[in-house]
Amino acid sequence: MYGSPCPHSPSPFFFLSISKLHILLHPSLSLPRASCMAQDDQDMGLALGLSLGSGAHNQREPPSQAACTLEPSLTLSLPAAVSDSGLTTTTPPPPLLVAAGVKVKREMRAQEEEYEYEYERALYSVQASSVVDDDEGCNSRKKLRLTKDQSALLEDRFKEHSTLNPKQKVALAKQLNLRPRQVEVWFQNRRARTKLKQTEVDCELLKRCCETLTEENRRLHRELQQLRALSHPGFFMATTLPAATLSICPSCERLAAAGASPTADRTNNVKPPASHFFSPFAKSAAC
DNA sequence: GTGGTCAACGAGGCCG
DNA sequence: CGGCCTCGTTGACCAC
Repeated sequence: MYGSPCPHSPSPFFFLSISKLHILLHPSLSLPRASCMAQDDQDMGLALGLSLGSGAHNQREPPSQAACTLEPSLTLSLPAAVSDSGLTTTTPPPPLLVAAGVKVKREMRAQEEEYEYEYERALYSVQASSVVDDDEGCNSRKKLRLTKDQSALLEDRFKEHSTLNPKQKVALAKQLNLRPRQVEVWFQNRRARTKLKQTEVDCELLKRCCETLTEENRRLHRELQQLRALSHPGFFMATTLPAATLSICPSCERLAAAGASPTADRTNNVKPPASHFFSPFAKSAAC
């Protein structure tokens, strides 16, 4: 399995070792990461912990004291219409309105954009004010490592639903102090990992099935040769013919060579009935 | 230095 | 046509 491409998987990343798969299945096995984030779910504000950094901080290392003490003063208000459960606290539009669905959708999009804007603004203010950053600026792609708590909550939500609607996405992003886009990307990547894992399982199953069938095929061939030897002592032709050219006549249950001349019966000077020469693919119509 | 992991991105397809 | 998805890839980060 690990040395050849799988016939039903075009992915180049298909063949992973079991140990890697284990890590895939159990993200909690990853190294503990320092969490310096505010976890107050009741607070509508966005507390800016280390996880909000652009990647300049290595989150697998303990947070610096300066960064932690900076945190409490950096809060901002989120759109009040967004609750933790993902439901809006504003009065929903009348259901009979034709454009109600569109309106709600646009409101959600607006909330998401507003949240993104506030997030970016807060992030920028942190970077511009006091948090130590490198000289590469904000444009370079930085690697963000989610904290253990963030990953755990995301995993929990993924177990409930592998996809998120916009409300859930915004609410979860707020709860995790992440951008909705980050939550969206995490779910996309998580679905991809799930699919990859399932493909591996399926391929392993097929491999075992193939091995079982191969062994069964060998066993049946041996059994067939033994039966030939018992029922036709001295009849060597049948045992020397390739197995693919042999078939069992469904009516008399005797061996016949598909497409071959009636050599066997000629040895006894008995012309076999025409029905004994049949294709192995048309056994039902043979006799 | 190298390989693995994973957040993030872009392309392209599907759907309401 | 916008939004969301999958797929393939990139790049940062880490362990060895």
